[in-house]
Amino acid sequence: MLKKQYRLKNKSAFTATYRVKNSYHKGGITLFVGLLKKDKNSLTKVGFVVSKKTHKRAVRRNRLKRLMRESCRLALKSGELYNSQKYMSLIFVGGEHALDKKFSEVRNIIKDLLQRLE
RNA sequence: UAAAGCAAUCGAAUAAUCGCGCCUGAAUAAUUUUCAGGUGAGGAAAGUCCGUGCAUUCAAGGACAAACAGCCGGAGAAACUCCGGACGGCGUGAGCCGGUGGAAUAGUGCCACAGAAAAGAAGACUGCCGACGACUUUUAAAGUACGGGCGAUGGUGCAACGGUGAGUUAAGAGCUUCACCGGCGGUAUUGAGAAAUACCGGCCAGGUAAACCCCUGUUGAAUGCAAGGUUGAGUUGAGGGUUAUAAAGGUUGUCCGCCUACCUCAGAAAAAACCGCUGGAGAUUGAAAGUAAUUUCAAUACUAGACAGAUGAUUAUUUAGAAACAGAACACGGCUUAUGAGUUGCUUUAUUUU
RNA sequence: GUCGAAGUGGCGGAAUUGGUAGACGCGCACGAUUCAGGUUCGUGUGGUUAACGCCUUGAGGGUUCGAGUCCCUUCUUCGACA
Repeated sequence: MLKKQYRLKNKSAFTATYRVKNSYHKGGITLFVGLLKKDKNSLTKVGFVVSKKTHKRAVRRNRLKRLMRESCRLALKSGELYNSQKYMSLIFVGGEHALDKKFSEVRNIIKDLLQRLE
């Protein structure tokens, strides 16, 4: 789990990120990217979403969110962020196909998505 | 030994590394950051099917209406709740299941098709009879397109106005004729009561109330913690703004006037903060009362409280090589549904041995 | 989290107080018309079976002689509240 300062919080911040319409997709996970940073010192905030339409049971949705958070944390720790720090906000949206994946698969997908950013 | 029934219990464990929410303490200007310590999801947290507390608004007297409940007794804050019993049904049995008031204390509706007739004791089908009256033939009697008597017979249907057998009769029929059975009412006894048992009676009364309805009982109504309360940055409007006692600046050099800062009041109010927010109709253990549900008393411990929303990842070992159903969002009592591998106790049936 | 509505052939959508489920339209198949296609007209069309029959209104029970309809439990879908 990421600490509070790295998390994307408000509803308006989420809608603002979606409105940019800059997205990447792989293996059931979609990555939405926000605008470029104006102040270089501010932190890049990350949000995780698995909607109720994806699956009905809360346990399986929480599981996917936790796997995505953990893999994101490890990426932050090891410095494999590539160009993601240029942007103000990132949102990972979990889909139906990602529900049954193991941790190593999810980690590879997220690593790949972060590499694609320019 | 096998197969069942009922009840209870458990709801993975240990170690290492990395990591998160909340609380406490220390450092710090600080609500930030760092360090240390503590603590962190269920038996159903679920479905939202019932019932409460709590909060706000309206009402507060009486009656009706409406909704809900519906064998009896008890428990409980209450409940489509629980316990014990009655009756009915299922099972060889241990046991299990039941929305179980009223259809002779009122009334209405419906019962398709078929059928004579579907609820008013009725006779238009198919039939039976010819005792009585009438008529015909004949005079011992026989017969019937008559007046009538009958409701047994046939077929229909979920259901045909008690059932089976005998007697009686012209033919027949519960026909206050008989035997047995079912149902109804009354009386007596037993029981706290539901009800049970016995006797007597009249002589039979269709089904449906999860159709309207009747009876008895209960309930103020509505909205749900996104309830609701407190503080309120910025903004808007009104008044004051050298004419009260402090008071700045702009518009042209001065004055008036106007505007702003500033002061007072009012409304509305965030992507803000705090309260509500977890110690309770509670849990465990023991004792007493009770068949039990439960109640009373005593002791013990109390350890989620988030707000894009905390329990995860990797490795190793073990049970069973890879553990089911499943995630708190104000709280509690039930019900219902989902659920892996086991463990324990009591009971029943069958088989074998002694 | 709270509240509300719906579920019927391949699709839309009927079925009045409980009484023969699938009207009607679209689609699909076959045939006719045409040199050919379209249009138009006719017939058929839930599943299973050789046929009779049996099963079927999201699923499972109940009440009833008889449930799409009445009652209970449950599943799925949709909507409202910010």
